[in-house]
Amino acid sequence: MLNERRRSVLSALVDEYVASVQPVGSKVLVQRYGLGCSPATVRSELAALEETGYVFQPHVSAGRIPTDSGYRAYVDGVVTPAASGLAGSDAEGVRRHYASVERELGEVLHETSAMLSRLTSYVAVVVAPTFRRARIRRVTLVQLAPRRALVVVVTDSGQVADRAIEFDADVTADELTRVESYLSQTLDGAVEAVAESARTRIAAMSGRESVIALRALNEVLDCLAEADADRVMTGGVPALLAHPEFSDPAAVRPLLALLEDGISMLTVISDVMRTPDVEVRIGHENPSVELGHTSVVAARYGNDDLGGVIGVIGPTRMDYRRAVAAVRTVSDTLSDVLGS
Amino acid sequence: MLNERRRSVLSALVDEYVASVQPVGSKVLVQRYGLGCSPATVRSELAALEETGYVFQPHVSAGRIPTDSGYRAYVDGVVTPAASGLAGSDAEGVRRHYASVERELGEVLHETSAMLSRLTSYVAVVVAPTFRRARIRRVTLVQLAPRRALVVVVTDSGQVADRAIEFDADVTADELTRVESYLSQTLDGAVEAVAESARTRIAAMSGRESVIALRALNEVLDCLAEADADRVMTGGVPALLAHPEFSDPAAVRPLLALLEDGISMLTVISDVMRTPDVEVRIGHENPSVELGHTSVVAARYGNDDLGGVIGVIGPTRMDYRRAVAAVRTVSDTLSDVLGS
DNA sequence: TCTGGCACTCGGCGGGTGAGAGTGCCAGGA
DNA sequence: TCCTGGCACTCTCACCCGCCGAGTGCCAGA
Repeated sequence: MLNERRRSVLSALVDEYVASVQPVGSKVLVQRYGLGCSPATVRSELAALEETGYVFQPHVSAGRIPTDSGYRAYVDGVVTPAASGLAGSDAEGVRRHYASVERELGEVLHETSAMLSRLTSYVAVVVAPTFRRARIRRVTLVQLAPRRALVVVVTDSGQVADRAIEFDADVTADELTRVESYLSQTLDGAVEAVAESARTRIAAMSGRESVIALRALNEVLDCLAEADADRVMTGGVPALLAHPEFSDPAAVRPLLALLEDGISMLTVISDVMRTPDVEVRIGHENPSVELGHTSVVAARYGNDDLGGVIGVIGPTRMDYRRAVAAVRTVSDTLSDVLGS
Repeated sequence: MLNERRRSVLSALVDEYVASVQPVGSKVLVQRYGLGCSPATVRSELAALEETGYVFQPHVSAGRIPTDSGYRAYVDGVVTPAASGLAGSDAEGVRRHYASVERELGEVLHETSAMLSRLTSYVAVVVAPTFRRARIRRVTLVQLAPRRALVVVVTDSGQVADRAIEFDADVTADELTRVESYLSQTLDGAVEAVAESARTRIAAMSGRESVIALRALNEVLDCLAEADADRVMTGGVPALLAHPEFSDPAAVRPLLALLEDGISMLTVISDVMRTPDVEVRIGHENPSVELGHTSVVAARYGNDDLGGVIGVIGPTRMDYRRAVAAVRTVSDTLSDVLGS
């Protein structure tokens, strides 16, 4: 389908268009990319690429612009085969940056988002590890009022989730203390497996304290599940606005709305968890219409026990080479940092 | 300085300009605002207002646009004297909304931000209560690795802060447990007062556990102080982009950058804590240049023990009446919710 | 199969023009 | 003394038009 020359014409065209944001003509391709043939020849190749749907002309006397399929062919044919991380100084910068950051999970991820957006000039998205796989290490109940308490859950990965509980009747400090130590002992293990069985066990018991324990346990499970909305953090929106495709506010609004809504963002990006390598989704390949004119480059980080997804979102006219390299380097380095 | 008629001309002009986003001429003012005089008279009033610096003409044959001082006079003379909250249905909506929300602080504040931006179509900013005034209710130490632990602090207002600690040498579970119960008992009280004295007391002690305790205490104080960066949450950026003054990305970028940076945002908005009523800051009245073309309407909520600031940020061409009413109603209602 | 040449097609830009909106000023009237 | 209608003036904006240039497709020849 794509012979050697046609592929290099496409590659050159994408590179040029990404850099210039202008429809690309046959002349500049020959002049700047050493294709070893005349403009007329390139024109016939361009006509063929247009036939295949890889490029299009905004109007008849204009140069060509890559389509989503064109970018796809470019990524599959040019970027992915030469897969690599960031070059020396940038990679070094990433590693040094992590070395200088305090080791609290939330802070590390926040820094990660800032770094990714700085490296790429696109919006960075970081999905914190899900709580589902983590093991509960401690359950704390703190009484705030006669009928109110706060349940705080700490996992072995250092994640913390909390939730307020309202009881139907007053509870005593003693009761809470006993329930707390009971739950802490009982729930020491993987959340999904252990907690569910504990729930049925407690439900079978009777007495005031088992009611409190059941209530607290439900909230624990609930807040672990619902903490998902807060798992997404984004950064670098101002940088994104510098790109000409986002100079029209109408083009940016749906994207910003998506970014503000943690849950939607999560559904959009988190299926990357299933693929092992960096994933590139171009324009309409994205599941949501809001991302129809943007590309997402994402990868998972960490391991099965403690891992999430990082990625960048930018215009389809994206520097895929750099974006892929940055996401790969950052996710690898982050995995190392978390693993130790 | 401002006689009756001149004031009502200014008021009408601001109202009209806010609605139409067009320079306002003498004719429409007379036609739509029942000023009871002819356009020629209004023109002389407008000339006087221009003399005083309350309005200006973008060019000689155009209508007038309010200046920052003009908005200031409008707010002081028209909005503030008739101070009131939102009208019936909106106010009812706010109250009902809070009634249906789970009572965890973070969630309540998040909802507050969403509601404020929905009510006003401007960006909402919510500053969570500072930890400084709250009393520590519980300190938890969870061991994550031989030399690593997580310290979790819960205050009586239901706020939770956490921080990872790295020790110089391995610590045992027993040591951590003893330090934990020691700290929990010692630190039961107001943070600033008690914790500082505890620090000197512990520093004077000797032995392994006092070293651990001192380390943990330092982290507790530190993370209570540093949690400030996470105290700011924003919402409604997409809505803001709908306003014509933000159709130019260059105008939005600095604002978005400010919003992304929690600390800067905090310094910009948190001095509202000192004023009891709704505060309006118009254009250049704002301390930061990024907000030079925007207005901030903010108020504190809660009480001395548990309170913060909420506000909206929009163009100086703002519906001040509605913004002030919305901020007032929401902060009052939020105060009620938190007080109970 | 590639290349140079040629006619053709549009989009964008600069300049000119006319309509419209709004003003300031002035003289006359309550 | 203050208000009003009338009038001449100014300036922007939207529109139109024509030119320039970039880039194409096609074709004949190497």
